[in-house]
Amino acid sequence: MPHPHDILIRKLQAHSDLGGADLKAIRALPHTSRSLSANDDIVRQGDRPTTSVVVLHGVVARYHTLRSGRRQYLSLHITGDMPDAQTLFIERLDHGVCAIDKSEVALIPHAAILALFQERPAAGFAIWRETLIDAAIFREAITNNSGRPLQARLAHFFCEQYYRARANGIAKPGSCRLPLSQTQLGEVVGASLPSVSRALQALRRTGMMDLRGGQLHVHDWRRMVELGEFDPGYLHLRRPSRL
Amino acid sequence: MPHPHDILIRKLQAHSDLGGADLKAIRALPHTSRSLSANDDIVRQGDRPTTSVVVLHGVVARYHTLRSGRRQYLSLHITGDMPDAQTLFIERLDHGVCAIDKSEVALIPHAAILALFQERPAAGFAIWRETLIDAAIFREAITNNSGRPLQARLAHFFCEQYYRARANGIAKPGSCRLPLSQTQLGEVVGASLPSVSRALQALRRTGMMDLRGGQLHVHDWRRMVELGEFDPGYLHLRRPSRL
DNA sequence: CGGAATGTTGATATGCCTCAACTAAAGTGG
DNA sequence: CCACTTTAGTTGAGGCATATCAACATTCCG
Repeated sequence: MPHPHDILIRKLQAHSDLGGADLKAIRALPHTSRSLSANDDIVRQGDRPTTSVVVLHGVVARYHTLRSGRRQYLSLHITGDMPDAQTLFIERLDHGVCAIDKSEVALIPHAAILALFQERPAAGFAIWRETLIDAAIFREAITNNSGRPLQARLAHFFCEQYYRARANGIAKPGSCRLPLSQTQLGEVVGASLPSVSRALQALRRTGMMDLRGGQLHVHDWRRMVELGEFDPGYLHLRRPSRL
Repeated sequence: MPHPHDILIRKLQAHSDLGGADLKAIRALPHTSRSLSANDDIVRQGDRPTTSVVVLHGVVARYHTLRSGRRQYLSLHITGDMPDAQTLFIERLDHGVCAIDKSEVALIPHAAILALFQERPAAGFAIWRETLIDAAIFREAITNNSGRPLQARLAHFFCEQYYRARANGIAKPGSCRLPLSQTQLGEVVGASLPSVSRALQALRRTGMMDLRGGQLHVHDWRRMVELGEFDPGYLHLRRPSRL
């Protein structure tokens, strides 16, 4: 497994330009790591975290809990992502962060990131940009969940996950890991379990994709993109993948 | 009308602590202002803006355009807001920004904000925090539009608008400006115009609120909060309003 | 091998959409 | 200032997508 800082650096370099001194400063960041089982909470709504998380392995998610008890997943995070860079300047967390899968994360103290910031502004800007891309992904989720029928919504979501997995360098050709149950899928796109089940079957029948054993298989990228109206511009990567 | 920088300062102080030197540096930011008619675009999807916007007067919104031509509004912005602080580190805009109403905005060059940042990091952090709160509002919109029935969705949206108007000091007692047509409301919460019309009538009938002439009247805040499951924590204000 | 979690399927209900007609309000030009 | 036009909002009928409830099948896992 690569060193935690290299995972983060790779991710930041996907959208930002970093000089040698920046890389060095990032490599010097202190951290601890933590292993998680599926469904473990990393931080809970209302917590006041003093560290930020970098995902080293596995899948991690942010979520809200509705009064009814239903969960709404807000975003998924894979190797390289910083699911709560946001907490750097937000005292009290307005959402929870949990492991979807068996995962491993690095925890970097806020103080160290702030110090990095003073010392190497460019490195700080890269992390800021990371949070802004995060926000762009949220915007896209608003549109996706509010404006498209269920099949298209799922298609868009799958496109995004596959594209991001490729960008982070952890996709196999034509497939990537996506260990979500159909219940959880429903809590991502805002639909009930039976509806997800049926929509997934319809998607499978078209032959453009499949999801089984926690693995997403994309058989016909073009048609998925077409159906989901997926345009990766909002991910703001410097060298967009060809697919 | 107050000076543009004071409007921004007031807004930043709602969530951040700024020293005298920070305030002075913010006051020294160069800017131009621009008047807009309802529906004018400030920046369009795909643009590469070199300035950031501060709303001085009126209402401004961000939006996506779907393939069908339908618009999805992502957020509303009122006096004091920076609807595209995001663009500071994002080259190509993934959404448009338009005036909902007759509005006036100040444009601050990115370069000046970056310079502020080097000179007075605390002021830069305040703007960063502003973008993070923005992201928290997006998260809430995902949950609202994906997880609640239409009436509750509208109630939540109204609560947020009223609460933010109060926080920015531009609400009258029990009411604030909200110059959205029902079509636009539908494009905010992801619903059709007739459905919005009926849901609004139902809300009016309960007596808890009213919306006419571009003015939102909140008659029963408690019940609105209850119906919309509104909890202002996600707005991350230092001294939450009492309502 | 047995039990729990996950996924499938069917029946029924319903919230919201679409289409369409109509009404009301708000600008606009003579 | 009124007639005209345009835009915004209301209402109704009918249909469809998705929710809910419930039974059953399957897979996973200890």
